[in-house]
Amino acid sequence: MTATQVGASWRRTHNCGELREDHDGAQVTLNGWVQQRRNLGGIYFIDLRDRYGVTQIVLPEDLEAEVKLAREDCIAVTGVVAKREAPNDRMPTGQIELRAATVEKLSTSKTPPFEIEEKLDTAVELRLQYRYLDLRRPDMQRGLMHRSRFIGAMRNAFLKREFAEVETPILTKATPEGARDYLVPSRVHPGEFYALPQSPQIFKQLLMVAGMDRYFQVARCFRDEDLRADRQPEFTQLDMEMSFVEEEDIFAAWEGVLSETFRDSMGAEIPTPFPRLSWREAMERFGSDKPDMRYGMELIDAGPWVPHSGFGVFQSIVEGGGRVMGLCVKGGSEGISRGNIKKLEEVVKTYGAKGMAWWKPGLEGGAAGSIVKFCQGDSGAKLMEVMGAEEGDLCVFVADEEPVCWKALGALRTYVARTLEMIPSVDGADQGGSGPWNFLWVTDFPMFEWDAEPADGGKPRYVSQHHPFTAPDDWELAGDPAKMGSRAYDLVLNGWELGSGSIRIHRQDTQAKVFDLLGLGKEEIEMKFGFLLEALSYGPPPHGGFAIGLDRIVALTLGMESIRDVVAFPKTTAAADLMCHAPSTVDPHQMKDLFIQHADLPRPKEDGSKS
RNA sequence: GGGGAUGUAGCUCAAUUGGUUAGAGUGCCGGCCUGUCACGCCGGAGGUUGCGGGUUCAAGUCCCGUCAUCCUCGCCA
Repeated sequence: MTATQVGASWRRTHNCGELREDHDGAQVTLNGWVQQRRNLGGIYFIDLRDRYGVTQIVLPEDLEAEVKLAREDCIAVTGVVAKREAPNDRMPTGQIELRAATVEKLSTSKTPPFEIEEKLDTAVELRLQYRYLDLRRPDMQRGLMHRSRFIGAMRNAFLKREFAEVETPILTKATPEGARDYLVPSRVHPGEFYALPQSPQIFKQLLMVAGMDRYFQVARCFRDEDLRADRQPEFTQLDMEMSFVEEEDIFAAWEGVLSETFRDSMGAEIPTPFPRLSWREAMERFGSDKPDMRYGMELIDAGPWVPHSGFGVFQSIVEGGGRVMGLCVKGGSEGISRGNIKKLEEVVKTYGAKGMAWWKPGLEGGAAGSIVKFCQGDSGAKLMEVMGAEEGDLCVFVADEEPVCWKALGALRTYVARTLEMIPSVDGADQGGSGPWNFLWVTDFPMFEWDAEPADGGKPRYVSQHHPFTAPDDWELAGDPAKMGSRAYDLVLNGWELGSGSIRIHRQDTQAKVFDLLGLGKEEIEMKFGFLLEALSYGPPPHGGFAIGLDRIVALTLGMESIRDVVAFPKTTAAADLMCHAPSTVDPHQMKDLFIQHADLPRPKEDGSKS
């Protein structure tokens, strides 16, 4: 009998994770992969693995000699369940074993390039090349299972709240601004291109105009930008939009959905409502629009000290409109050596600061630091007061334009917290799911940013901080664009930006004014957004929405640092798929069909690289 | 586009100041072993030191270039 026969007896009666003592004596068949073999001579053990667990199989040596089992062979085993002579309490199925009467090979396996085991120590490159083997590992399967449960729970939570799941096009229209688009040439329309959506933004707004009222979608989004541990060129959002709402309605909806999702998918309780912080306050206190509030060490305005310091460099920066800000690292005098201070300096320089001053306060002559001579006597006492510092602390300072101070010190705060292990460890879905889960709404983002060097080489201009469909605080857009507030908000979890959204512009006149402020010409507006403006002239409802990065929240809830481990088939930092070798060249006739040809290509790869 | 790290056996790593035949663990193959579960014991095979060039009597080691992977700045509305 072969495995391919219809009605063959190889089909499993149980999975590899479910047999227990009360199955003792039962005749069963298991299917799975050979995880491990132990040949004791005369008696032969194998651990049989599937997605549900591992069960020990015992077989007489002569039976093994017939089938010749190798690691990762896919087999069917039939026999009788028996209590073990020597139980293994570390395995859920450890009280029993399956005494094999017959073993059938369903397929054989070559020796795998790495061992299929939970503990992992293999180069990412190899794991990605053999992703189907990597995904056989139990921890990877648990990650994908958690992802499936999490998204399922979230979907249910939205459905329960009257949200309708609607799919939007993948082949769509290029939008200006924002990230680079992935383009798809059209065969039917020579010389024209579709773009893959960076998000379903405009479609979901049009669904509101259509009166769908409450929409959501598990939406794949595409952005042709450089990658990071938390960024893939294609990623998944839980995208939603609601009509007749303001900010608090959106927040409440998400707080409900998220607390339900955490409870249903991982048994975790998260307190609601989430705290809120204005963008300005987040920047001022944490130097980041996605602050990790699981620890303190907030930024401190050292401005009040500067007039007392007699330190010309700081004074002239303040007079020039800049700021002097700092951090006080409690106990940092001991914890951070001179060499480490050099590291801190490198960190702030990475973020555009010209330098970093530091000071270890010491009342009895023990003070040290690059600015110690300006911290004598009253000046030092004043500085300790401003910084809230005591002997044994380390104070660091950045003096620069406000955004530089924020950014550099915000990054430094994270770096120091990591170095000094101030960040609490997270119990993910695997470890009871107790977190801590530190959610935060960041609100009141600026409406516009000044772009001095547009990537397209165009003239300096304002760009939308969020996107051009975000409602301003003032529908009339009166006053200085640089100071205008918007109705955009972000959701932050443990220092990661999880998602963003806004109340949208539902007034055609306001939308037209925003396009105008962004420097778009009449023709350009008509060509790119004519259909949106047209739609806004047919009674659009006030509406707003939000989208959350599912890859990120799934990774975070597993306590992982990289979203690659919760994406089944991820791409490398060079946006390549090492398994199927995408991207790749195509046949010339395919290009001819699409009316495209190569411009000058960079020199082709000459090394022995596999792709 | 910029900065940093890494690249040695199938896998994870070692190899002193540039110096003899590039080692170990694991996996793989063969043999022995009837209660193992990281089974144990004995034996064996396995190397373009990412790729290309250079310096040198001599390069895994030094220099230049290049490729790949990871981290990161810019970028990511």
